[in-house]
Amino acid sequence: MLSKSCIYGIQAAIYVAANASQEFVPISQIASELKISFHFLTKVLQQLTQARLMNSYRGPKGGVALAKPSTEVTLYDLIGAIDGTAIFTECMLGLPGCGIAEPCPAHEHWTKVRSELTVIARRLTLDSMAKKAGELNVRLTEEFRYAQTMFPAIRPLNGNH
Amino acid sequence: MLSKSCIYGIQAAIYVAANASQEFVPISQIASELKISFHFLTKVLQQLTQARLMNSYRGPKGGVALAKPSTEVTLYDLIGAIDGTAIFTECMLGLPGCGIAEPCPAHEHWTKVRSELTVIARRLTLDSMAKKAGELNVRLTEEFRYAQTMFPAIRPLNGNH
DNA sequence: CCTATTTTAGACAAAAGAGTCTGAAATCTG
DNA sequence: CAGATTTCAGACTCTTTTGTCTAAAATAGG
Ligand code: SF4
Ligand code: SF4
Repeated sequence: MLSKSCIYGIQAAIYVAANASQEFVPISQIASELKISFHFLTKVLQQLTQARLMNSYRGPKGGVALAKPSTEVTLYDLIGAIDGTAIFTECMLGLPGCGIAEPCPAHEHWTKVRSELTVIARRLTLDSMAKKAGELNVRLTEEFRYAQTMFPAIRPLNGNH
Repeated sequence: MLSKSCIYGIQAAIYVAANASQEFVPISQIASELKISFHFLTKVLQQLTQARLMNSYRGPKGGVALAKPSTEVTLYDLIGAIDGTAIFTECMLGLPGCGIAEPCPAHEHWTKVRSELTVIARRLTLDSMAKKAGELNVRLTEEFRYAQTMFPAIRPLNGNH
């Protein structure tokens, strides 16, 4: 579905949003906490800064920061900046010029899924994801849980959802 | 979303379903009509026969045929046989062991899309897709339209959908 | 001004996906 | 049986994605 680059970008953006207290968050910090290759993440985040979703600053005390309030950055923006918006417009069978009087056999069903995906991606903001990430037992990566690291945790419970 | 292999496999399966009159359809015929590399399609269809979704027969008059009635083969089966079922079970952020008391920040929204996708894939049969493919101006690939080739067409209209 | 830190830019390597090709095995036709 | 056709199996190449590494530019702080 989403490329590795895109997944890393989303995770990092959530991390940055949750660390709003820090002016600029160094990429090295994000990479090590989220267990992502530093150099690879660097390239991904460059895409986000080039897309004006993030600002970057060099030198000591440098790093990356959101260019807009986290309430104004959506999942759609992030995916669009890294993987492109094809996933929201493209066809199941990947045919060019689709949906315009030349439907493939799965069209009507596929567009239903696709539009729901689009609505959700447009609605989900970094802010709301970061808040979720702050809840107990909600994780950002395989190992990294905000509840236990960022907000040195209270109760190491197993909440089910 | 879907790999090229998977897309080719689905297109070919629809083609075979629509050609139910032919006992075995040679892969060369499918490949040339659908403009897919013959050798590549051969490997994809081998996956479908190994998954028992198709039967194959060698020699002159050989080819591939559906192993079951086209009403009993779903999009889910095809995708599962080629790309695997990960797309129906996996997470947006691709984390292992997900959805079990360890949700990522997008979980509740993502599962909604995912389950709708699953329902649709399970419901969509080769039969219904092949029937759609038989309708005018519904195409299977960029160039191949059933209405104009298989059922040498009546009215070359632009229907919109 | 000097050094340490950090992003930027781009080369490079490894792995996975997509596509090509060859030879062998099975099967039909004559 | 001989020859043509077709799937099967696997090697091989090309491209894209993923990941690693190095050097340069910017900046803070002493
Ligand atoms: S007809 Fe619809 S579902 Fe099919 S390939 Fe085009 S846009 Fe996608
Ligand atoms: S928590 Fe849900 S959406 Fe997030 S990675 Fe896991 S299954 Fe996917």
